[in-house]
Amino acid sequence: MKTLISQPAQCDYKGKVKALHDAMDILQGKWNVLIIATLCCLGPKRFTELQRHLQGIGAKMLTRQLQILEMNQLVKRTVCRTKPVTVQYEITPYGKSLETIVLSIMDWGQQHRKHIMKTTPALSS
Amino acid sequence: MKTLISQPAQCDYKGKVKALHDAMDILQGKWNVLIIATLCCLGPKRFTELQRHLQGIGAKMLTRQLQILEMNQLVKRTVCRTKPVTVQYEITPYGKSLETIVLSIMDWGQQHRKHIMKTTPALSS
DNA sequence: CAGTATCCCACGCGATACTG
DNA sequence: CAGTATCGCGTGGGATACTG
Repeated sequence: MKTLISQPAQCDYKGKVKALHDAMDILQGKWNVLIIATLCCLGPKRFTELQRHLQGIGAKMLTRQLQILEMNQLVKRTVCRTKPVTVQYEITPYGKSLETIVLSIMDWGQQHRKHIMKTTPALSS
Repeated sequence: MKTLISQPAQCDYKGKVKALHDAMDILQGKWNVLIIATLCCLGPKRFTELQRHLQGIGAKMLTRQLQILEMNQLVKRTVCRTKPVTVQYEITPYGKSLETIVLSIMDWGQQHRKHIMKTTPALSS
């Protein structure tokens, strides 16, 4: 049962580079993916809650990244007019389309760590 | 037909963060993913060929990133003792395990560009 | 609580020149 | 051809202080 249509290489390379760049713009950076993963796994969170979960991030960075994600319609920002104001961040349904990718990156990361530790324990990178 | 087992959130968040970090270490940076994608799509390439395909990368960066990928056993480096020496780079079978992810990132990138252009053409990020 | 404003440094990355 | 060495800039991102 080999799949039939499969020239080994030569996919539409040229046109895909831009797409890759578009996606990586969002995935790049020290925090973006982690924020997405956190919101996916832990559900809606408020600003400070998020900051606590993302050990080490400062308010500036968190704000900036959340704005980017919001502009890209991956997360929704909801302001609750309570006593000193509260803000909820949550993955949008559209943002969920990234969950698959984020999860497979995670899985691959685990695999990879095992793989490296078997073959080159020195790295343990 | 709703799937049954699905508490909305709460996957094993804690332990996955490190895995995500491991993976992103390799995916981060301006060129790494592009190099992988290129080698996947275009097959084995020599140093200068690669450099030509990756419009804009300098020798230093290309070298550095290839070393990282080689250390992680994602690409194989083969020196051909020809006249002025020639080097082949190619994805390892293990490296292929990243191809799936890279391809889905590309796909998502295309999707996303369309999505953004429909809803917020101003961005065209 | 949920940010914004400033300051500042490390380092990612590019440009250029050189080598086996 | 396939790199290495050196220099130098821009900016991603941290720390601290302040605000509605």
